[in-house]
Amino acid sequence: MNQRSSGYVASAAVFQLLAHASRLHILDELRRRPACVCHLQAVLGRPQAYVSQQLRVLREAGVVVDEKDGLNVYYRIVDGYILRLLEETLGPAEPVQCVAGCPCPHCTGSTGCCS
Amino acid sequence: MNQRSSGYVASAAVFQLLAHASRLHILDELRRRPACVCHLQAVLGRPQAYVSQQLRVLREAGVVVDEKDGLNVYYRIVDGYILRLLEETLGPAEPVQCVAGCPCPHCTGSTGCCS
DNA sequence: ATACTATATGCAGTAAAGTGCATGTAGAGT
DNA sequence: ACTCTACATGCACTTTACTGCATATAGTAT
Repeated sequence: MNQRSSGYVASAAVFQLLAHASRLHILDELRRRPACVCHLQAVLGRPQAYVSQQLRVLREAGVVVDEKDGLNVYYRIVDGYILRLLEETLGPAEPVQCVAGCPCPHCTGSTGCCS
Repeated sequence: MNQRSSGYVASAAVFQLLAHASRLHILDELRRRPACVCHLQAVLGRPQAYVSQQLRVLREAGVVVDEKDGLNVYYRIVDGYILRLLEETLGPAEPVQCVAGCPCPHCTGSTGCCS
């Protein structure tokens, strides 16, 4: 075991987080702007519990943090290194857009993300 | 399924390849210079069959290619995108070095990698 | 041909991750 | 206090990946 071995294990753990289509989708959405769970649920078209579980994985890895705002919990990316990997892999983030059928404050227009 | 969904699956597959300490170690070694299996075996300190299996995964994914030279089979990275991810993650490649106990032509000095 | 070296492959057991569902919690409104 | 909404958690099940070992192949040399 040379001095770089632990680095391989750590790096592999980071890649493991990204080696998952749903988590990639979540992170791609979060880099556009912080989003609540119900928004991600609408974007992914997956059950809420499923989305929460993937968010937990990302949260426990320190990649995202959650912030409560009333009933909603907003998640955002706090790891700049992850952002660079996303940019390298998926290209630049797409502009913010509303999601049809999403009940969250951002998408129902009260805070106005739709032009 | 939006038009980006297939991209998430494909990207996740790439990250899956890198989400493995031994494969990262192999790729980190290969970016210094192409290497034969026995060299990687010496570097990793793992059984030959194990190294070959990880190489197969990388080969079938199109990340590395193999070239026969006599009895030896040399592998090298052919995916520039992977190289960029490695650079982003592990930093710049370290200089070429000989491995004690490695029987390959490069390390036994006949082709001279050791100064 | 035989034997040796370098590498590849197949298979089985084990460990880990992914998935779905039921249920728990906590804040907001009435 | 009750209820509703948004979200979290725990658990069982399934699937996938990792690992080790035995064995196969292919080139080289004698």
